[in-house]
Amino acid sequence: MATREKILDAAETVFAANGFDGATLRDMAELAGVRVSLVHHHGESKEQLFEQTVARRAKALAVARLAALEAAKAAGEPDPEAILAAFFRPFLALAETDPRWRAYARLVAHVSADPRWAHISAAHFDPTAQVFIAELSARLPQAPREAVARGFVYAVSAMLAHLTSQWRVRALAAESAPAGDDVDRLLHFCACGLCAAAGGRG
Amino acid sequence: MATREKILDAAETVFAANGFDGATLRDMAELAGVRVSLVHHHGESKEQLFEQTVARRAKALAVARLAALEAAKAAGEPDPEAILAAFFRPFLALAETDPRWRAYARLVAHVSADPRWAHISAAHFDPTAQVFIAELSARLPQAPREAVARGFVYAVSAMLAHLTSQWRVRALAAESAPAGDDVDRLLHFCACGLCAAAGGRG
DNA sequence: CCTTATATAGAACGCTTGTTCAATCTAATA
DNA sequence: TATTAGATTGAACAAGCGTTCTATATAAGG
Repeated sequence: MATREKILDAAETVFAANGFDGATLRDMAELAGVRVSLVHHHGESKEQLFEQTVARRAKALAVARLAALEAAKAAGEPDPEAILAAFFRPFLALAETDPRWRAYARLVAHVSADPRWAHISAAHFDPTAQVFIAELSARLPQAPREAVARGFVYAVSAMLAHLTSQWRVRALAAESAPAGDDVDRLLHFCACGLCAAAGGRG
Repeated sequence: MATREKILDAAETVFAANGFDGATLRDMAELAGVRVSLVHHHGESKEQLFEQTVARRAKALAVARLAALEAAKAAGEPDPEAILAAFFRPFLALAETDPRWRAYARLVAHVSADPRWAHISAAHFDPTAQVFIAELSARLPQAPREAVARGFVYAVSAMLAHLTSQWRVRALAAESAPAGDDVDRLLHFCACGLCAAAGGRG
């Protein structure tokens, strides 16, 4: 049933580029090379198609993240930066090599930005996030869990900005990017920020 | 001409809640207590109405931010956290007291997230952002300007998450927020993150 | 082979959308 | 007061939308 995958690929691209309301089933149909009614047939409804598109890669992403966390723990007590790296790097690596994962990143940004999709976040992303927040909380025992959760949300928003707002950086920097240590910079930003927000420093 | 303000207020609310594509002129008309054609009459087109709504508060925001920066500089060499505070606090203070500014914050988040509105960012937000990036660069002389701009974009995305993603924090924290030092936490997060991303620490 | 379920096509439906247009009301100006 | 420009109404338009329905093609199971 390769058609279903083709339709989900097209839906992913169109949803990512235009958001839920801006996307049309007709654009997806054209991109997938099928008729509109077939998109609807495989998706049940536009809203369910949206959730299916998010769900498709969510499981693989969660598995990769938790595996990276286990690997970090196997190598000794991970510091907050190592924990965040386990959360960020699998996603960033996929997005770097596969344009479909780049589109998926924009899709995730839409889900994360809109309270209307809170149930999708809750179903597909929050369980993994809880694991990482708990792990971070264990390394930051002086911080209330709510502060860690808040810092984690900031960090995720920075990661999504990293994946989707290169245009803004380019508009503000006026020079072209020099090298590939961007991910390290992002990680330092979030890890140091998280530690500062969670406790110590005043 | 109070009608125009009423229409812009309604447009602000509806655009903020639903995004550009999800918003309808009819919702705005109903909220403003006028007919649809009048909304169109004052806005010229949906897209121009969107830009007008963003533009309306942009000037006041820029003035308040630059004034705060001047005040910080008058009190002595401001560190990066003081510079970021001058950028964040005027907006956060307005959003805390005025629900229309809260709606405007969600509107700004939409503009910042979508490359389609790059020209609006460029016209209404980037000039002020450039001033602050230059000021930060002066205090972080070892960092390439592109790294500072990148960190600044991360910081802004965290600030917008602070303003628009309380629902996500609540879903992840499982406890209610304790006190009002949230803004301090956000500032520590961004300032420390910026310094870490820009230079020092490895 | 026949039956049945699913995949696909094609056309149409009802609805909402942004936009237009002519008509009326309001208010300022000369 | 007469004129004129703008504000407001009300109705309509054409286009695009998600969805539905019927009919045909395809493939799987008994």
